[in-house]
Amino acid sequence: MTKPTQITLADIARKLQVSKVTISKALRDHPDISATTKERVREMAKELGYFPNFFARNLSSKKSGTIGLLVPKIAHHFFSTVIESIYDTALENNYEVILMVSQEDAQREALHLQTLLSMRVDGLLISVSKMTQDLTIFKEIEKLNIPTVFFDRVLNQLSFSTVTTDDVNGAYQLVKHAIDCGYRKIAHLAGYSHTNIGSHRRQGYEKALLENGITQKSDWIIEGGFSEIDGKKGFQRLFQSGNLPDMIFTVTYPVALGVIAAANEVGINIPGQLDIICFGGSDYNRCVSPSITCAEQPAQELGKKATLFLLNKITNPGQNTDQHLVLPTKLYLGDTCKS
Amino acid sequence: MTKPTQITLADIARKLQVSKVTISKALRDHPDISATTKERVREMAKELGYFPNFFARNLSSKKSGTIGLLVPKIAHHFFSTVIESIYDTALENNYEVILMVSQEDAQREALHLQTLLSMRVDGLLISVSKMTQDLTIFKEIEKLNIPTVFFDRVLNQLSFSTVTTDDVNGAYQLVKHAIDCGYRKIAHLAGYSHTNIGSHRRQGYEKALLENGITQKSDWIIEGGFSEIDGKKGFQRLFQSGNLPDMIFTVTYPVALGVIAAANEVGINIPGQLDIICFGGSDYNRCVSPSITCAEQPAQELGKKATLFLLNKITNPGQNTDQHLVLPTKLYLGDTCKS
DNA sequence: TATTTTTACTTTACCGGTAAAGTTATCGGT
DNA sequence: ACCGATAACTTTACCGGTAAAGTAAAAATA
Repeated sequence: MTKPTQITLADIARKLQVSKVTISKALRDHPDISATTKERVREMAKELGYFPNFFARNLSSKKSGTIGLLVPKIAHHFFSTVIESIYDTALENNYEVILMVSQEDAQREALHLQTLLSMRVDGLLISVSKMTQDLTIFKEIEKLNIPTVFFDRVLNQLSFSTVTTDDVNGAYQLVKHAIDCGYRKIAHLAGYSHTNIGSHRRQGYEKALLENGITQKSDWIIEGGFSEIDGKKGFQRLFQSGNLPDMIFTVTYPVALGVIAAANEVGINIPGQLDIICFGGSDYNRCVSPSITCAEQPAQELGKKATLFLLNKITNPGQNTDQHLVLPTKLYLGDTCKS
Repeated sequence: MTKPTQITLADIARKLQVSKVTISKALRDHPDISATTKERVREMAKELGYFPNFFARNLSSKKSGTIGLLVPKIAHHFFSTVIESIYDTALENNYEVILMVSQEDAQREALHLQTLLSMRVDGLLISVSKMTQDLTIFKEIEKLNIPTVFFDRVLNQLSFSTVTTDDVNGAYQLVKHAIDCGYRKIAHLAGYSHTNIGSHRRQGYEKALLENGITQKSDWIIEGGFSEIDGKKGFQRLFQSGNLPDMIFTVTYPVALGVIAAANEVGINIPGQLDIICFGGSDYNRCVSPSITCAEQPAQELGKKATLFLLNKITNPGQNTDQHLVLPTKLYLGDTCKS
């Protein structure tokens, strides 16, 4: 019914018979204004229920105090943790976050980036979708010279700062651990090789085998996706080949769960008859059984570092050289892969 | 180095020797402008890399095309799913979402609501923090008459529209299922009783016992929190009492995981020696073993319904009567609680 | 042909703030 | 007693758009 017309500076000014600039200054604690006036203004503002118009303030001050965050997914353990960490870090530094989700859709990604640019965000934190091929919008961002940091899923073709997980080493250490435990017949359910995480994790796997004099068997490297279903399919292929390994290293946690489910179906017990390790965990991994030995991703750290990195870029626009931060994973020892 | 001064309508206007209003209208496909001019404007806009200033547009048009979303957590299976669903639904209806996280902190909640109000969002979607006691800000919102829908965690003391899960019935059906499977000695690890979900889930539990002539044992109702640690503590209390039930109904999924972990520690097998059911699942529940039989929350549906509900309120400000939508849970049958 | 309507703009005003440049009255110093 | 400095405002201009009102020429109507 009653449309909620908001209180403005002018309303307070009228009530107190002073200019609206006086109100503006008083509320921002500007030295021009006397203590008594400030007090009166604050009281009246509270009484009328005034709060500043974010848009107007930003428009006129030409700063947004806002960073744009673009991710491929939200309902995903890793990303939701990173997002939360970014929000916390931004808040600590008095920045607002505007979050957009591409849902792994390149078009939606470009659209959202446009919107973020139109909001004149002070900087961008981006994790690109799996489908991104067209780099037009990213080149535009590069040209506009807006402080930008890519995290986790990055674009190597362009010169931007990045914060990523050390996938190669994480995978290497994990597989090395399996080898140290005595395993030799180690298969790898790899992700898509055209993605960073897919190829890097595989590199780590290959490096560990190579360094320990274990010959790769091409049948034991199976490419696929990153979800549970891919784990099921991968296991089935291995199972049907009649030549099962005694250890499987999966590219993600969901893939590992898929393997376990598929193995259970055909009566193979994990970790009894077939053992497993994976890259990345979940908030529940520590509580379930078997809890999987894995390379835990530094999700919180990654969100925090990426944000601080960006804020630093925003406040010191001088050095616009690209920097690349690579964070180590942490080996989590669970019920699987015990020596 | 070079600060990226953005292209404005005036820049395009100057280039084409027309007024900036013409540009504004042309870009919005206003009938005032001729087809040829529109074409020229569009070309020049593209050439210069123009995109509108969101703030300026909203300030002058007095609409934001934005809804504010406030949640207590992001890194949480249920919330991240709801959030994603809200983003999707909003996008389908051409709305932007501004997300804020209270991190279960009442002060931060109030602060963020202020910010959202200052952004002149067209409506609010709110799930309150566990700690919220002070209702001042919510009363203010009520007074401002801003379209608002509470979801999942609501405030009953105030008159707002709500979208919630049918906790009572979900719990009832789940416990009823356990009774049908032959269980009589059913304990309940309840949440905080001052929260909606805590008290409702308990009500469902009590109703199921009552209707089936099972006497409640106060020792078997243990209040606590909603996380894994609370499950551990709860199990330990039951275990130490020396009077274990044969079925435990936990208020959340993490609590159930806590119980399983604690039970494993003292050598009690689940579901072999002690069985378990819980309210709410996780994205991984279907893949782990034992997968827990539970009342699954309609997270996606809830996000979607809440958003549509709000958008409807925004576009039809007429009927401001409060409505309450209660969504049913879905019984998931896993490895536990088998007849 | 004179008058009205339509087309395709332009001008003006305003959204709600902030920055910068006045404007007084008061005050301390010499 | 005069002068520049300072305190405490006010005025003006502008941020980048949009809405509403105005205008001149071309087209339609009488």
